[in-house]
Amino acid sequence: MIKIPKKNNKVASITDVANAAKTSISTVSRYFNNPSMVAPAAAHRIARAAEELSYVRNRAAASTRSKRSGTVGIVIPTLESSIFAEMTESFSNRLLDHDMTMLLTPCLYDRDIEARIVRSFTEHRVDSVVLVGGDHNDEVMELLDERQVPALLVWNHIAGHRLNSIGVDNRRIGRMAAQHLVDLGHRDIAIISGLTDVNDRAAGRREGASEILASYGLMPKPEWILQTPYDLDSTKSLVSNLLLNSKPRPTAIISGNDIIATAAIWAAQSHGLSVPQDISVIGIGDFKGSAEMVPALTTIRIPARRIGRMAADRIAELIIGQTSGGGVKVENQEVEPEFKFRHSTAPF
Amino acid sequence: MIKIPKKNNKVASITDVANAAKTSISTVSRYFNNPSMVAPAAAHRIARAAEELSYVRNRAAASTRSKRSGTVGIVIPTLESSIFAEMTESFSNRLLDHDMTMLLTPCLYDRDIEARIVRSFTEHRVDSVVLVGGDHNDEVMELLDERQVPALLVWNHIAGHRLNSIGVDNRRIGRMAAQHLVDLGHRDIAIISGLTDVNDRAAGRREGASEILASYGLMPKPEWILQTPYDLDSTKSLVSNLLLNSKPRPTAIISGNDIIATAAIWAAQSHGLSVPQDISVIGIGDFKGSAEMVPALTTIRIPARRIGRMAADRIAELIIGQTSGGGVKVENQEVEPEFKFRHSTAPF
DNA sequence: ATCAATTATGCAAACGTTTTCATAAATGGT
DNA sequence: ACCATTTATGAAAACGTTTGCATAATTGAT
Repeated sequence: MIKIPKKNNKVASITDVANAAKTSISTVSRYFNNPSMVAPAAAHRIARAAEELSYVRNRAAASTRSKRSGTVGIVIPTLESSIFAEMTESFSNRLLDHDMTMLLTPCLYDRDIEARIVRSFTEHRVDSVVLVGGDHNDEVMELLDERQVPALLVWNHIAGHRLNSIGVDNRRIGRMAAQHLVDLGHRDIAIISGLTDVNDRAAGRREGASEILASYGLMPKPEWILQTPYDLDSTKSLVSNLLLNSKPRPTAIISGNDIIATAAIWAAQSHGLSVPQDISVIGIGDFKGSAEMVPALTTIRIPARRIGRMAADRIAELIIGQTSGGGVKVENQEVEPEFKFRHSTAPF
Repeated sequence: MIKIPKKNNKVASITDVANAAKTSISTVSRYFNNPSMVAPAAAHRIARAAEELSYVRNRAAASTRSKRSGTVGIVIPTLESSIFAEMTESFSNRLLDHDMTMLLTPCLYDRDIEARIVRSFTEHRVDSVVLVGGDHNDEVMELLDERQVPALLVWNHIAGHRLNSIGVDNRRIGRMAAQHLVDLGHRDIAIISGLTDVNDRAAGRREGASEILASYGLMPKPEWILQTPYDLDSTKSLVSNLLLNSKPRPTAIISGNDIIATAAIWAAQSHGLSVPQDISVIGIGDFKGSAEMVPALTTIRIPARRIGRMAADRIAELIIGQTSGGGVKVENQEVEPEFKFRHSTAPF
């Protein structure tokens, strides 16, 4: 029918290509890794042979000798809430430009699962590991350390961490959100954060918000400082309860992220309250849809795509830096959040 | 016998472990891959040595001989719209149970990028490839074929495809959505689908909907059959236009997925229309948040998590089936969509 | 205690690359 | 036409595993 099957239903190896191109495997290897090193004539023969045999190089095998697998492992808390999806996507795209492939696994906000995943990544000899936030199992840190896997922390800016980090200052974001509401004249403000014990971002934001509120003597009573998983479902009912059971209702809510803010708005709406007339809600993140929803969400934008791109570029640096022997210095880069005043907050 | 203490600043290899455990590398290898084959005493020594040297096995190297990398590549259209996030997440989790790792790359609905990614996957010698939908470059198909990579198509059920598929029948879903609106008494119905030329799911759904509408003599005029990327932003303005410029407005909209439906609802709301009093909107997918939004979205649920789990299990089968020589037969599994009647649709 | 069967081990040959080193071929300056 | 470079090539030694095969050690049945 179609093609001449090579030898015995086995796929072509570099040796087959070398033979077909009447050259040595070294040259073929160089052709793929460093084309400029091979003479045009040979290059042409190799290209033809590779095409002919539909040769696909084996990066896994290559990595045994070269120590570079061309893969980067990233573990994120979850894919679901779309929080990290944007970042991950732009990270992956940018990685493609560096000819690397992403191993991605969600850890569901569980540090032990995260550790297991990182271990698995090291078994696959990823060239680098990307983690979200700054809180990780000791095991993870040891592993990365022992094996000298260049690692990068994203999402949080963590001054002074021994690992590179690229991200925002969550306390600062919390302060910005609180300040906005205070400036609008609100005095009865509730804080609904993410789960602060498994999520240092959530913790930072809450602290920042509390700090500002406290400084104005507006610290919410304990019942108004709530935590919830980043989940529309449970947040919506949490906020419903808050709204129903508060004697005087809060006039504003600081939400740990846009998911929580969205759920809060829907909770309010489903009780006949309108936002922002009856209650103001501010989010954090500026996720997909936050600008389009009705009312459009006031929020502090975290430039997720930019973080993703920066991370990919930094990874590339770390990796070449490492192999070229020169230690790459640790850099903690803060990226600027951006305040987006839209329609879910209004003066009290 | 010279004792080689683990060469300096290099990570321990299987040989180091074997030496430390006073046994051979074969036994160490077996200990990790097939523990039952090694005697308790040896196993214990190996465990200790491995621990001592903080040995991490090298799966990349292993794959050169064993032909199994323990990785599965999946390419999805996008991570952003959360459409596939749920599926991917449950897929990844389930894969973990099978001791495999996921290589994930979004292709942004671009078939050429998809092809490039699949090629990269084959270079990394993934054990299997998962693709979304049934429309793919010839190059992709050839590659998978030549290299005999077991592949799986998800999201669509594609009867008679030569590759395994697990998913829903999109025409049927389209029919269900249309039927619902017709049953409610609507006669002026618009269809807003995804981009049918790059997305066979979108095409199938639209066809199904048209089919039903046509059978009732309710085929929308061309201006009411629209396409849009799965994007809140552009969909919202598309629907705004539709709503503003239609002499008599449609009383109902069939949306290609929940993103479009959500955008449609927001568009309506931002023009002071209320859903479902003024206009009914039905979605497809039942994504995160669809049940919580106000009004809760009537939609046809696609069981994404289940598809993800099934896919992972099927992959595991395909892989063991392949190595054990016995060909695994192609199976196309349809998963049942589920109609969710909520509050975004009402009788006309 | 013996032999047969089982179970556990080790040796050495793959696996498909990269890379070091030596050498052959081309180039350039005189 | 010559030597000195530079450039391109090939041989062979890694890389860290798995696995087929042979053998040693243990067990079980007499």
